[in-house]
Amino acid sequence: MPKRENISMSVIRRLPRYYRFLSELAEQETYRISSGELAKRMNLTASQVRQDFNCFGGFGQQGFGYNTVALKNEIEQILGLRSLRSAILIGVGNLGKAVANHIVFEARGFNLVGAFEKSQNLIGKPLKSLLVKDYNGLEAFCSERVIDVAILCIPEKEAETVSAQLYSLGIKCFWNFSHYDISCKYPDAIVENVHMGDSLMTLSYRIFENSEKNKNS
Amino acid sequence: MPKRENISMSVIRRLPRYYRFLSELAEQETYRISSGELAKRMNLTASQVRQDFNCFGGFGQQGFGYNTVALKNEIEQILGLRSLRSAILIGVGNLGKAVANHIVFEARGFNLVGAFEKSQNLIGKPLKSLLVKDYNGLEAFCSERVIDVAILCIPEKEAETVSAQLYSLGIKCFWNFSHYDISCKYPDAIVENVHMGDSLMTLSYRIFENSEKNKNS
DNA sequence: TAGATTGTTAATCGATTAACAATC
DNA sequence: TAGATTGTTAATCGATTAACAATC
Repeated sequence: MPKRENISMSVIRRLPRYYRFLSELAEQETYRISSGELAKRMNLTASQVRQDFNCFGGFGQQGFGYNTVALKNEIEQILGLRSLRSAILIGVGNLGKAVANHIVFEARGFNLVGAFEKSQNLIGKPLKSLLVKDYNGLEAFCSERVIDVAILCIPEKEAETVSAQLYSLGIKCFWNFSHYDISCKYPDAIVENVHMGDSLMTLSYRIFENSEKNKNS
Repeated sequence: MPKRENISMSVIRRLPRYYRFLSELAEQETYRISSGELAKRMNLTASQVRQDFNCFGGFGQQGFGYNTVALKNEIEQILGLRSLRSAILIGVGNLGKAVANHIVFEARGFNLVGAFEKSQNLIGKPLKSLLVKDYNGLEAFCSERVIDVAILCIPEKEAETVSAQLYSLGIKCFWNFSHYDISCKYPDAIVENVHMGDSLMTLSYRIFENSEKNKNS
């Protein structure tokens, strides 16, 4: 009995982590956990755990706690992992290859149904159960089926034209690994960025900050 | 003349993005920008831009705006990109290889000085300017030099023991691609997570939410 | 019933936005 | 000087934490 509607992004971003912890508990045959115990393990507060879970309806039992399996299933439902969306990969360089091979798409709500590349020496090569296709065939490919998401593993300088083309083909949803800001150009697009370079820079900041602090004390 | 001290994580996470936009402006020989104009391009508010920049001292000029080059340099300094920290890569599978090849470490404040792997068929292979080393040689390697960061590109089941070993070798800073929560175990460690699976699940949520919304309207 | 733990409301804290005086 | 735009303070909004009555 989910409440849904207007669950904040802060909560959503915590859900996959809850999902991981609950899955692990269920695997270890722990079928019951209190908000306090879960909070301790995840470095959160019990209040926050209860607030989060109550965004989508009461799943605990007073005096008892939460059923790990039921809660895990509920989060699975909330995250939309039950239905598989179709995704295509654009760019099969180092990063694209790694993403395709490393991610278990089916466990995250997606099916990888195509991989496209511009450089001739990669076209035709196998990638998982797929063969890498010529980027020029993209339009024909998309006209024959519904594609929900494009995974962008292309260099920044290509990103503008490629995302424009994908958008014109009706793809409004991007898992974006390139350093290009799609949402600035297409405000109605659904964009999830994985900016590894940015992530590494914030790590640099924290190390730097930490060493400055140690110097001063 | 940075103020520093207690810049919030929300601000820090925006800095790399400012850095990117300012670098681009400087490259295009735009040497001046107002908070309003920058905000428009980045999809922020002018207030937020000014608040952010004022965390580390006034760099604008009233009636004029900000000097893009000076500001970019300032952010570079804040993020600690001027001094290079040494990093080692643990795990040279698909993901590890992609990270090593894809990231320009020197531009993000780091030097990649070693890559380690357990599986014999990968040891000895070239990776960028390095040769992949046997994981068993890690301790000897670390005893001869200071390593600031370990990049974890290993399967989740390895993560607990590997991070424990790294921690015992004095490495307290991790760029973590594995689905294992290092900070739960080592609260004093500096951990930056890149959880691609989690990222993909939040994308699933947003598509699901979007399709539900369309259904109801 | 007594003890435990939730669901939920209220209080606090932090981050974003608005407003405007300072000043280039 | 007049216009533009900052730096900064105050107001608002949202997210986290605390408190406690409800209830299993």
